[in-house]
Amino acid sequence: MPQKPRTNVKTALQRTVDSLASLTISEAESAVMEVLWHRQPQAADEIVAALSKERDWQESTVKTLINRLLKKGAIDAEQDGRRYLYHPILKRDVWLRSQSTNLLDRLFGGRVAPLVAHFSEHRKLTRDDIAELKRIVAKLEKN
Amino acid sequence: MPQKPRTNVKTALQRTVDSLASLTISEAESAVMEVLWHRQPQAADEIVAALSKERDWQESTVKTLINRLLKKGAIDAEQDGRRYLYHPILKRDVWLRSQSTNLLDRLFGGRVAPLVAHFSEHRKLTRDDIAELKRIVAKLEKN
DNA sequence: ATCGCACGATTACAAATGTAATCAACGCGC
DNA sequence: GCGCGTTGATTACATTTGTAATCGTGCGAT
Repeated sequence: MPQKPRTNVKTALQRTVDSLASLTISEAESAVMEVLWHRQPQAADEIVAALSKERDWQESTVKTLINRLLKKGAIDAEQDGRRYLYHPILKRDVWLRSQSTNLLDRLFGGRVAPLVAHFSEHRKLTRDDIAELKRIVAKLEKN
Repeated sequence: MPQKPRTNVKTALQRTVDSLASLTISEAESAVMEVLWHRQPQAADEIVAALSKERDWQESTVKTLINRLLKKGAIDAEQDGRRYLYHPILKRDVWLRSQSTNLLDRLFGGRVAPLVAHFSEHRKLTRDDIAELKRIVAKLEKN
């Protein structure tokens, strides 16, 4: 029995990944994402409450940001009675990577070492940081 | 003989540093800065030429960016006959630090180690990168 | 059945940003 | 001396972002 013809799954997935990777989240929007990454799903008023601790935003400001994120496809909404519960679609991981890769590429030629060197010169690295780095490097060497 | 009364130099310097640190340079503007950081001073047409290799910008676009940087105080201009030669005022170092500190603070709780860990999971670190990191860590430990 | 309120949706608006075209002045070659 | 081209200055305009206010609608209490 011939398999059902199907569009190439890999390609479709890749499209999704690409579109998520290229999703551009503004600074303000990322604050909303962080709240949802921390706990999900959450209703609008919960998000507002969570954000009220760090940002001096009106409720409607947060609503706007939620809507922009919906439009961008970074989050989605599940109906829950009269209201919605919001889930992140964009994964924090993916976003983190794109953000840091972007910075590294633009400022440090894509290499991690120069960034670390930069901080070792300009920013106090604590004893703990150094120990942690040592651990990481040791582990990397083993593989 | 009493010293000439003077305004507090330290404070004035600090003001300057602060203002430079808080200077906000857009992505497009930073491309112009990179050109000037690479070689300085340069005339507008040299900057245009240098940028033509990486960006598909019209001459007037670059001129606009140069003007915005002047207005922001990130660069200055020295007259040279009929034209100007531009110098960076904002130091690459300072900018680099502010950019990377910002990213680290927002995404990794201000710690370098988690960023490195992130890359060690998600991005191939080459043998060389690892060796380099090891060197850096070793040197850090010595102090 | 009605009124108010809780929520999401729509509209608002200034500033920053990306990307240019056009204007104006002035020195150089003819 | 004069027109032209080079170069900086001014103006333009759409989009994104920050930050809200207002609108519309349907559920729940009375």
